Amino acid sequence: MAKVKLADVARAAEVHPGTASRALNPDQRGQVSAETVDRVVRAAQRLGYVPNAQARALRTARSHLVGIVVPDITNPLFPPIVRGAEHVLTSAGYTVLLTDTDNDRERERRQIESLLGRGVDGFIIATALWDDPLLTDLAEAGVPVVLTNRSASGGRWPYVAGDDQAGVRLSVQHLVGLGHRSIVHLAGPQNVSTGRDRARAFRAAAKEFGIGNGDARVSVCLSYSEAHGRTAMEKVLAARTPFTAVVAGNDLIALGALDALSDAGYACPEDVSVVGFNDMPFVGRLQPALTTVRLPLQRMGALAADLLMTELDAEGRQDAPTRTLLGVDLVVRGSTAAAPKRSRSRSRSRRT
Amino acid sequence: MAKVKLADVARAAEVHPGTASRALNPDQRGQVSAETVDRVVRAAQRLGYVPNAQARALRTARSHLVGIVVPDITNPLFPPIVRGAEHVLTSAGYTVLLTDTDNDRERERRQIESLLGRGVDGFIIATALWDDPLLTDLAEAGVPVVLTNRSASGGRWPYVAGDDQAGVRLSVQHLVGLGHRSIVHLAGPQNVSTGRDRARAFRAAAKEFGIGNGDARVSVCLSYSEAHGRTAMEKVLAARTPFTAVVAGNDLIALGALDALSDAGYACPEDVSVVGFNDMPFVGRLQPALTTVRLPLQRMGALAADLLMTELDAEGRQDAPTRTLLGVDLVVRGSTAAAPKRSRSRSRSRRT
DNA sequence: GTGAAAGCGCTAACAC
DNA sequence: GTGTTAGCGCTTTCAC
Repeated sequence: MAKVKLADVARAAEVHPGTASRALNPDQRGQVSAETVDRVVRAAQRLGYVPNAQARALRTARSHLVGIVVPDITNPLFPPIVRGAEHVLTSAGYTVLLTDTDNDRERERRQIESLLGRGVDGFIIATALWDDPLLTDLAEAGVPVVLTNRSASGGRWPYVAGDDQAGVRLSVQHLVGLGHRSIVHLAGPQNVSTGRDRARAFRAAAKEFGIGNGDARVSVCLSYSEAHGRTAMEKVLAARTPFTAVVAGNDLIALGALDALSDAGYACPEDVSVVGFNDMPFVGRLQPALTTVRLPLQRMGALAADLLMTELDAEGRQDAPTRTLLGVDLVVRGSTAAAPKRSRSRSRSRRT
Repeated sequence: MAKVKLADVARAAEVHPGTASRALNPDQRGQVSAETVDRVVRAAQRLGYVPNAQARALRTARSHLVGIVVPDITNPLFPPIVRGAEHVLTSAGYTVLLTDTDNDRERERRQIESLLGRGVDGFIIATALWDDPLLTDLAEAGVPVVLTNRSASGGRWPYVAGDDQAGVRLSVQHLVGLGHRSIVHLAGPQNVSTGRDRARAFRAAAKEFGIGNGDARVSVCLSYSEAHGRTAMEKVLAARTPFTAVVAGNDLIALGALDALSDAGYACPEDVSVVGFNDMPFVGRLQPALTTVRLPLQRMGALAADLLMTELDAEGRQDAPTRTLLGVDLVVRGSTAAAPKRSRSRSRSRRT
C-alpha cells in the first residue's frame, strides 16, 4: 500500500522500465523471456507494486472506468442492478463511478460530462427517457452506452431490461383467471419505456383475454411514486366507473393505490385486487402481501455490464445493438383474490 | 462532448497553454490579465473544452476521486448514506467510486487496493469492523479515511454515525413506560461497533430503568439478517425464560424475531412488543407496523463527505479526529404495546 | 529479448 | 502577465 512505481520494480529486477512493463502486461508477456518475467513479477510482488491507473489510462486512452447512472439509488429497484453490474465489472478489472441524478436532467447532463472528463470508457444508464437528447448526444460523440431497466426509442442502443410485456400479460391473465372482468391500469409515466410498454401490454392483454375497451381503462401517473399512485387511484374512484382489479405500473404506485382504496372504504383483496410490478423488498410482508411481477434485477445489472464490456472490446466496429429481455415471474400473494360477486361494493368491515 | 484539449483552447485564444491553464484555474486566475482570462474562458466555452481529469490528477497528485465502501448496497441502510455523500461530493467536484464488498474481507482488501491504484484521494467506509487491520493499514499508508455508520476501536478515525446509545435508551425507556419489566436484546454481531454499542447501551439502560440483570438478557445474532434474527429469537424462546419485549439490533433482526414469535404462537404486540433499529423503508407498512429508531441516514452520508473533504484540504496536518454522533428518534408504531398482565402467555388466536 | 526515447494532457516552477 | 520547460507514471514504437 505504498507508491512504488514501475521504475522501482524495474530497478529491483535489474531491467529497463519498458521491459518491466511488458513483463507485467499479459498481452505482451510473450515478448519477454520467461526468466525475466519471473524476476519482474517477483520484484513487483515483493515491493507491493500497484500500477498507477491514471498514468496508464492517460497513455492508453482506456481508463477501465465505467459510469453507472441511476435516478435515485434509494429506490430499491436500483441497488440490485448496481450490485450486479458492479460485481461483474470489478471482477473484470473495471471500476464503477456511480452517479445519482436525482431525476434532474440538468444535473444528469453535468454529471455525465464530468464523468466523460474523467475518461470513462462507457456508461450503464438506468435513467433513459423514451426520447432522450442526452442519449443522442452520447451516441454522436461515440461513447459506448448500455441501457438498463428502460429502453429508448429508435432502437439505437443496446439494452437489458425486464420483459414488461410478459409481466403485464401474466398479471392480467391471473386476474382474468380469478374472474375479474373490469380492470384498471395505473400506468407509470409515459416518457419512459417501462411506462409506455406496460400500458401498451395492458391494452393488448385485455384484448387478448376478452375484456372490452370500456372495461380496461388506463390512468397515467406522473411518476413512479406512492403519491402519484394514490392520486391516480383517487381520480379513478371519483369517476365512479366500476372495476374490481388494478394493475399498477410498479409497486410504489400499487402502494399508493392501496392507500387510496383503503381511504375510500374498499378492502383489498375482498373488494379490489391489486397487482404491482418489481417485487420490491418486503412487499411480501405487507398487509395484504402484494401480488407482483418479479424481475431478476441483479442479473439485469450483470448482463448490462457484460454487454458494455463486449461493446468496449469491439472498439467501434459494432453490429446491430443487442437487446435482451429478461424473463419475469408473477408472484401471487394476498392482494389478489376472486372477483367479488358485485363489483364496487364497499366492504362493510372497512367502514366502521 | 469531444476531445478538445487545453492546447486547442490556447491556440484558439492565441495564448500559451500554460497561460490558458492559469486562466482556467480559479486559484491562479489572479496571475492573468482580465482580458486574457476572458478570451481563454470564451474559447474554452466555444470549443466545449472539458479538462482531462486523468492528466490533471497525474500532474497534481490529487484525483478528486473518493471511494465509498459499503458491505451490500441492496441493504436499504446504505443507499441513503451513499446518496447523501454522493450529492455533497459531486457538488464539490469530486467523483464517487462505489464498491460493494459483499461482506467479504478479502474482496474488500482487493477493491480498496485497486481504488488506491486509481489514485483516490480518500475513502468513506461503512464496513468498518471494530478491530480492523485494513483500517490500520490504510492509516499507516496515510490514506484519509472517514468511517460512517460504524466506528472502530482506537478512536483513531473520524466518523459520523447515529447515536446508538441514545436510540437503545429511548427504546428501553419506551418499553418500560409501557410496563415491560423483562426485555430481551437481540444484539447485532459483536465485531462491529453498532452491535457492541447497542448491546452495551441496552445493559446500561436496563440498569438505569431498574430492570434486574436476569430480566435484561442479551442474545447475539451472527449477522444483521432476518435469518439470524429468527435463529436468535428461537434460541431465546427455547430457553423458556419469560419476557414481554424485544429490542432488536436492527430492523432485519426484528423481522426475523417477529417470524419466530409468530411461529411459536406469540402475537405482537399483544404478547410481545418488538422494537427495531434503522426505520428501513416500508417497515411502517408492515403488520404490525414496526416501532423503530430512525437515523438521519442521508445527512450521515453528507456529513461524512464534508468531513472527508475537510481532511483532504488539511493535507496531513490533522487535529484529533472529529467524531459526530447524529441524533435519533424513536418512531412508535404498532409493534409495541402495554405489557400483558401475565408474561409469556400465548395468544389464543394465533394457535388455531 | 531488451534498451532507448517519446509522449498521453496537464500544471507548476522558473524565466523574462 | 506571459512564455518556456520539465515531468507526473506509464506504454509503445523503434532500434539493435
